[in-house]
Amino acid sequence: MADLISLPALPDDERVLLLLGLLSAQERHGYEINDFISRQLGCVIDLKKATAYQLLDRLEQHALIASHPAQHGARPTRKVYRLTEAGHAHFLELLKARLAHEEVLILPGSVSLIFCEHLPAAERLMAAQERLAQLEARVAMQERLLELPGLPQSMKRPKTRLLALTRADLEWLRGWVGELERGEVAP
Amino acid sequence: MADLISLPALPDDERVLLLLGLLSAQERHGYEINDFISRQLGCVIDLKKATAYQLLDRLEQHALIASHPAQHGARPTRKVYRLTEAGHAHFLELLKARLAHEEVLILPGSVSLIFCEHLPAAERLMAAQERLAQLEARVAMQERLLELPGLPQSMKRPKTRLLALTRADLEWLRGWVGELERGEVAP
DNA sequence: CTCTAATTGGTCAATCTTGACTATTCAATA
DNA sequence: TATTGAATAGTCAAGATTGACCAATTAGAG
Repeated sequence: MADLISLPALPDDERVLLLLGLLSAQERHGYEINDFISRQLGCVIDLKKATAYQLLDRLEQHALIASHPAQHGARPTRKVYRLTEAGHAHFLELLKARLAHEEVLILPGSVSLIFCEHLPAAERLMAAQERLAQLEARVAMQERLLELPGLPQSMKRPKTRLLALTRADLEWLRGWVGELERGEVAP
Repeated sequence: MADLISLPALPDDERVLLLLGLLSAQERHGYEINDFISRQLGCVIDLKKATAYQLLDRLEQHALIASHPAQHGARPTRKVYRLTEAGHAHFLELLKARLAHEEVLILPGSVSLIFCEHLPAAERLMAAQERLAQLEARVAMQERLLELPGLPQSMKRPKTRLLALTRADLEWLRGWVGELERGEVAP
């Protein structure tokens, strides 16, 4: 029997997996979730506060999570969420599916590489060198973050992966800037 | 003097750069642009047809591009766009800015890595192996695409970059699957 | 004790995105 | 010579996203 009031389907994506996963370990309220994401997972996923709140509502409508209001001192009431049984099952299914599926990478910053010949050689070289400096700084930062003590293995995995790819990007960029410096690229 | 009718600002992003860049070489109509993007640039940028049409409208409202209607046989009238002078200037500015700026990479597929311990070891290993197979196939595909004759240098650049990062991803994944196979990961 | 800044906890209107749809034309096949 | 399928050329409404905003509380400086 079809639902009389049919909810828009849930997106089958990483953000759902993330919220369910965070709730599978323990109950949390919205603010807590957002705080964790912005502090620990900023480099792993891009999920804005407002999107997260809206998605939590949606997950609750789909009965994958349930909430109860909680008063904490004189603060505004919080909604504390927990995973339902259906939510736990969905979490495991989605996890298996997304672990098995390699997403296509779309690299930001590629379009400028296509058109860079439109810039005068001097400007192009300066821009590329600035980009290189930024990327070197980013790699250094990521290395430092990984060495931070107390990072659990599960969090380390995506960050190690990111570092591997960022290093590869750096290597690629060094090669290209080298070509530019040696003037091997058309005007 | 502020605009009486203020247009929403243009996004300062790669899609604008792409459209301006494509029009900087020659006049094109919307369908042609979308066709080119979906055929040649599917792996470089994610820009849907409807978004592109809407963005072309917007660019025209901002007077960065101009259009004239063109009849072609008995086909529906097309709008043929060309870059204005302002558009050309904006293109060069944006190009310089985006070439100099290294965007943060956000890797899809990382969230499942965080929670993978929630899966039974056998399922986890199978999923990871399937992912590995997909990634190997993708690398092979990208290598083939790069060897296709007639690919101009400018198009080769983003694709070489993508291949470098995809290979790094493959290496990382091989390492992790190796650990899983040797049972080096917690239950 | 007062003032400021940061944190807590969240909502909302305006904008952006996209799957689905329209409608015609051309090419090839049966 | 119907008929089917692909290419041409876009449009639109429904849903997704987010920057900006609100309002209270607590911490810390002076």
